[in-house]
Amino acid sequence: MTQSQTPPLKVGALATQTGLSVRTLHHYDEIGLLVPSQRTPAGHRLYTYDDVQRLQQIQSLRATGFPLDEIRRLLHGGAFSAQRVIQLHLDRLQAQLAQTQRLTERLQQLARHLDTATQVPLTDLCRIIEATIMMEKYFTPEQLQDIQARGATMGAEQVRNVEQAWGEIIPAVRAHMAKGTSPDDPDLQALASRWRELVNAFTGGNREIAANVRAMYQQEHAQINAVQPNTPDPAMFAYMGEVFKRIGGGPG
Amino acid sequence: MTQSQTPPLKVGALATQTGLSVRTLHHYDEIGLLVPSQRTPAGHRLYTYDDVQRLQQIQSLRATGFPLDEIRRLLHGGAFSAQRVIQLHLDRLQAQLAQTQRLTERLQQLARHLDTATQVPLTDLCRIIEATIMMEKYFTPEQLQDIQARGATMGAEQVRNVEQAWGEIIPAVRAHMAKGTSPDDPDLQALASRWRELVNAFTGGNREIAANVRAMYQQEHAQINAVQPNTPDPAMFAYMGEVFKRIGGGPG
DNA sequence: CTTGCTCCTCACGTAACGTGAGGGACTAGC
DNA sequence: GCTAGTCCCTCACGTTACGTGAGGAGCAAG
Repeated sequence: MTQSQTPPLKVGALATQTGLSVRTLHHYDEIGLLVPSQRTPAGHRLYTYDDVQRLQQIQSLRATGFPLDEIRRLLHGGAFSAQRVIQLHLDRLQAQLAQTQRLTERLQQLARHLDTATQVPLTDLCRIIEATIMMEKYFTPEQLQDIQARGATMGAEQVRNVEQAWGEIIPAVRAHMAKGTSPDDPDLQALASRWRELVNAFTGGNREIAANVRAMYQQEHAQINAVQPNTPDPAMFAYMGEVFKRIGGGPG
Repeated sequence: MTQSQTPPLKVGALATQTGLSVRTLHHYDEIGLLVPSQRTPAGHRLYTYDDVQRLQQIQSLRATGFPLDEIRRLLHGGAFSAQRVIQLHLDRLQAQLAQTQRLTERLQQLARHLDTATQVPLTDLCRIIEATIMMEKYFTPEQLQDIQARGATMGAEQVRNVEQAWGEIIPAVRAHMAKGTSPDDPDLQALASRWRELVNAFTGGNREIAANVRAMYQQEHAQINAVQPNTPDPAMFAYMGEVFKRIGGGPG
């Protein structure tokens, strides 16, 4: 009776009505998702009213990203435990969402570094990406945003000043280490003060961030040193630790 | 000289070192992304130091989701305009992010409706999905959140009360329409008052939401009526519009 | 010389179709 | 009755980034 009211549709008609492509309907037929219940003697597909209804259900489920074979099982298996299937799919989507967000943040970080520079060689781009990934391992997303915000307010020239200051302090400390200077030495303690100021400029006084920075530099020293030579190594951290004990307040 | 320092690696060694699979390295070779610059007489792949470096760049770019053939072009073409490529990729990622977020929200909406119900037939699930998609067309994400929040605070029984109230009002209005009752009729105006209260319960007094609800019901009446019969049609909206003019304040 | 590990080259499978290739079916106009 | 145009059919390959064997050779140790 339902079928006599609306005559069966051919693929083209159903395609234009639903906005799908003919190929898509063929595909659904091939995989057994929507097999038209009739054919003309010449083999043309005929979709009855029930078929169209089934297709609408398929489109609904597909609109939430369900894979086709899962849709087929859903439509086949009746009303089993939909909750579990939905929860599984939701988990998949959440994972994909997190992944895409990670990629987006990495790429935005990259784009920020490109804003000013005119023509950056590819190797530098890769270094920035590696640095970004390494940071993800040692800082929480909130901490990364925190660091990012401070870097943005500082401006490019101030960043250069900081880098230059490190470029003076590290060799000076290394020289003291080589000489075996005592942690009580005033010159060394003055260097420690400047060190602490620079750390604070980066961490904004956040102790956790400072601790994570130290952890990163100590564990990934080889990696960091490969791209940015003249950085503190674990031995220097230990040495400076003694100096900070003398002047109080810790390294950050 | 670089190659004499570190002897070339075979696939297995490079795979374990980089965490990739042997098959992946084979694949990179097949598509010309990373062709080892040497082979043993027996045909075994030998990756030189330069090859390893290239692979590290590949891994960096892949960590931001670049497709392999784009990476190949990047590594091949030197330092062209990386900005444009990065921007394009960023656009792709943003689009994908938006898509996944849409799907997630649809599915969460679905999951909310399943929390209480024990065993929902599939057709009902599809109806909820279709309703969700229709709502996306008429309300902004903020408005949807607004509506969702009100629905959550109301609770299930209150929702049932509202539905029952509509179930009384609509037929009553329809009866008046059939009789040709004047918009000045007090009974009709009392119905209009209850109508407005129910609308406010849904919209929270938000005029924009109320207007969008009317637009949705008028334009999608056929769809809505197919799943939820006994809903206001455009004629009833016009009729009630006259009544609301008499009592003042509009329908929402 | 065999065992066991690594390496090689095919080559098919994945998800959801797009895009022809080559050939019937059906309608309208001549 | 013939033909042009539009619809339909069935292969069948291409897409992405590999996974997973199948079948066979290289190579060090016992």
